[in-house]
Amino acid sequence: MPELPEVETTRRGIAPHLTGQRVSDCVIRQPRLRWPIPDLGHLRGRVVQGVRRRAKYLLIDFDHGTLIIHLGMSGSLRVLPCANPPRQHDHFDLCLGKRCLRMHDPRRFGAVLWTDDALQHPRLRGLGPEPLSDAFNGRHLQHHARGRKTAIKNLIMNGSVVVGVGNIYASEALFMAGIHPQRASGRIALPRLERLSDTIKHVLTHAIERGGTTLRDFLNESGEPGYFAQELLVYGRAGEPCRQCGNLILTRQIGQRASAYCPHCQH
DNA sequence: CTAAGGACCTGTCGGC
DNA sequence: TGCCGACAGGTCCTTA
Repeated sequence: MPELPEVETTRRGIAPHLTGQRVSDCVIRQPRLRWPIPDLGHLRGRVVQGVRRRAKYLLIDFDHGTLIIHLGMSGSLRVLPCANPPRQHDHFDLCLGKRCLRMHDPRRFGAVLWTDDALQHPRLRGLGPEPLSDAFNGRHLQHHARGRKTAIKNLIMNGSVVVGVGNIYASEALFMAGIHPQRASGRIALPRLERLSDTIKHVLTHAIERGGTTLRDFLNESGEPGYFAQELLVYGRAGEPCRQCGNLILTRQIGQRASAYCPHCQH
């Protein structure tokens, strides 16, 4: 479900409900996620200092460490009354008085981890720059692209190059930059890589403004959908006409993922 | 080091 | 109506 805009939408939604609040309880119903949810009894009585995001990880800070949450493919977080009955696949509640942060994840690719130093955690250490930071630009892409034959779409979806770019926004950004998703990374000149870093920033920023992309089940912390889906140019549009030239959008497998593109507009 | 492929899960949808 | 395969927003790990 979530790429960076959906995770950021979730962060903005939950932060005001958590920051400054004291944890009253922590209920683990289904510990089985990508890794088992650790014991979180030590959170009882602790106060949430803030909610950050790094890549697609949400970081809930306490004074003695950080709760790391990843939503995987199908995870979501809601803020709701503790008394609301849990549904199937509701994995855990972080209770803050009468309300709780509740994690739901049918496919169980998500994760809940505890660390005393978030940025040094093995899952976060070694990640590339944030796509919306100045550190991510055409030169950065060029540095990683040089000499590599891997498809450019794989390169921008590689978290050690740049974080937060998943299948939807990689497809959209490549279309907007006019670059074929299969193109060998090392054979793209700097101006086009600069264009690509710009379109990545643009599409992510715009999607965040629209509350993310709801394809089938992404809902924000209040249960509302995002509105970026109606602005998608290629993702999920195979067989439909390109909005720019009218040719049919095609799809092909790149790095195990379906990739939609316009054969006329992208080279 | 790069690149490719499988693995981990459940739910939904389309075709027969 | 029911069954069965294909497919889905993401990493992580092993193998070559």
